[in-house]
Amino acid sequence: MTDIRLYNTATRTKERLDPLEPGHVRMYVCGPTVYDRAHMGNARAAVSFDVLFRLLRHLYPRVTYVRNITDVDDKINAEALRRRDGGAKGTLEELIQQRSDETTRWYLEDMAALGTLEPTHQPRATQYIAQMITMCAALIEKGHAYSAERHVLFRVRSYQDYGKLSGRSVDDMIAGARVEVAPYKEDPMDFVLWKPSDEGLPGWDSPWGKGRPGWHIECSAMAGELLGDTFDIHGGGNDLIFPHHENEIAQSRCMGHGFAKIWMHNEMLQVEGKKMSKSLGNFFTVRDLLDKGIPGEVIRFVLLSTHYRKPMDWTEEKVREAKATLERWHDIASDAGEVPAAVLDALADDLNAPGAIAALHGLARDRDGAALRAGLDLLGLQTLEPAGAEVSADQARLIEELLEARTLARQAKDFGRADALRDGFVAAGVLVKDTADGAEWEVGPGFDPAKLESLR
RNA sequence: GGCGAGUUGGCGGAGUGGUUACGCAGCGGAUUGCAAAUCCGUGUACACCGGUUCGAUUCCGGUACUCGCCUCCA
Repeated sequence: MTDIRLYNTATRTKERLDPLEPGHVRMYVCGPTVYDRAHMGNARAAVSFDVLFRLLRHLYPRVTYVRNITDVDDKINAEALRRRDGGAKGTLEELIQQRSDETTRWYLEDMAALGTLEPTHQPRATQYIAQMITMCAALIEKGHAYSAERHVLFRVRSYQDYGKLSGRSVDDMIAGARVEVAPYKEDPMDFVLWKPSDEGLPGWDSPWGKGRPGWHIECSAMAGELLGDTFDIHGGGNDLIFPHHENEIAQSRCMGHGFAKIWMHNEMLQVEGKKMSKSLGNFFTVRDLLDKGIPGEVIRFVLLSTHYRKPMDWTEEKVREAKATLERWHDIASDAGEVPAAVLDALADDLNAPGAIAALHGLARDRDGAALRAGLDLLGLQTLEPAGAEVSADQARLIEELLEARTLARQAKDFGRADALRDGFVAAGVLVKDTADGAEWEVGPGFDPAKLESLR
C-alpha cells in the first residue's frame, strides 16, 4: 500500500502517516467562524484538506474528518445587534441564530461549489458548551486553570511544553509583548477559557456565572468528543499555529490527552504579494469569484496548482490558464479507470497537488482518458465544457449555411469571399475550427447574431 | 526585537548531490489557398558569498531581499 508522508509542523519534518487505529484515520481541521461570506483564504484551507480527505478515503477503509463551525463570536453578535437596531424582527438570540445559520449555509454552498466533500462531522461550537464547561472545570481541578472575576484562565506556566509547536519560549513572547494584561490574570500570557457574556448578550450558565467559551477551548472540546483523546491529524491555516493551536495543545495535553500526532498547516493566500486582508483592500470572497462567472472547478484548480505549504498569489492569469486546461481536458477525459500511480504518488508525498497536475498533463498528452478522469476525481476536479452562448435553431442553420458558402467560395478559389466570411465569423463571436472531417463551430462569449446576419 | 517560511528559465510552478518536471507564452515544423484550431518539436533556470564533495541548484554556514506569525484571522 502506498505510504502517505505528511509534513508535521510539530517536528518540522515529513513523517509517514501511521494511523493510531489501524485502517482508520482521524483528522480534525479548524473550520470557519461563521460571521460572513467565506473568503478565498478559507477556500484554500478547505480545498487543501479536502484533497487530503479524498486521498485518505482512497487508501484507508475508514476516515473520520471533523471540521468545526465556530458560531460563538463577537462579529456574529455585532451583526445581530445591528439588525435588531435596524428594526429586524425577533429576539437577539434569534437574530444571532439567524446570522450564524445563514453564514453557515453560505459556507457550505461555496465549499460545495469548489468541489469539497462534506466532512464526516461538522460540529457547531454552541452544541458542545457542556463539554467545554466540563473541560474548564477539570483543568481547574488539575491546577492548570483558575477562575477569577467570572473568567476561567489557563495557567500557561503550568504546562512545560507551552510554545513548542510554534518554536518560541514564554519569556520571548512576553518580551515581544503585545499581550493583554488584565488585573485578573496571574501571568500576562494566561489565556481565556471562559469569559462572562458582554452586557445584554446571551450566554450559558456555568459555575463561573453566565458566560461563553473562549475560542481555543472549543476545538479541544469538539476534537476530544468526536475523535477521542488521541488522533492522527490536526490541520488549519498557518496563522493559527500561534496562539490557537498552541493553546489547544496546552489544554488537551493538560487533560491527559495525547491529542494530535501530526500538525498540518497550509500557507496563506496572497494578493499582489500580501496576505489578503480587509484593511489592505485586497480581500475577496469565494462568492465574489463565482459571481464573476469563474466556475468553482477553475478556482479549485488554481488553488491546487501551488503546493499547500507555499504562499500563493491569486492572479487573473492563473484563472485563464486553469480554465483553458480544464476545457482542453474535457474532450479527453472518459469514464474513470484505475487511479494512475503518478498522481497517487505525488499526492501521497505531502499532498503534492502541482506534481499531480503535471502527471495529469502527461496523461492528457497520451490521450489516456480513463486514467485522466480517475486522477481528476482523486483531486476532486471536474473538466469544463467550453462556455458558449445560447444559439437558436435559426442561428445555427445560418451558421451552417455560411460555412457551406465559405466552402463553395474556396472551391471556386474566391478567397476574397472566403476570407470575408472567416473574418465575419470572428467578428460575430463564432469560433470555427477546420478539422480533417470538415468545419466545426461553437459560439464564444461575444456572440453577436446581428453581425452574423450581415454576412448573408 | 523574537520565531518561522521562501528566493528556480519571459511568466507560473515541482523536484533533485551527477540524468527531461510540468503548464503558459515564445520559437521551429506538420497541416492550411493564407489563417485559426489542433498535433509534433524546442528552453545554456535554480538570489549572492563562502565551505564540504570527484561533482551542489540540491548538504552546511553567512549575506541580501520577500512574506507570515508574535493581536481577531485559513
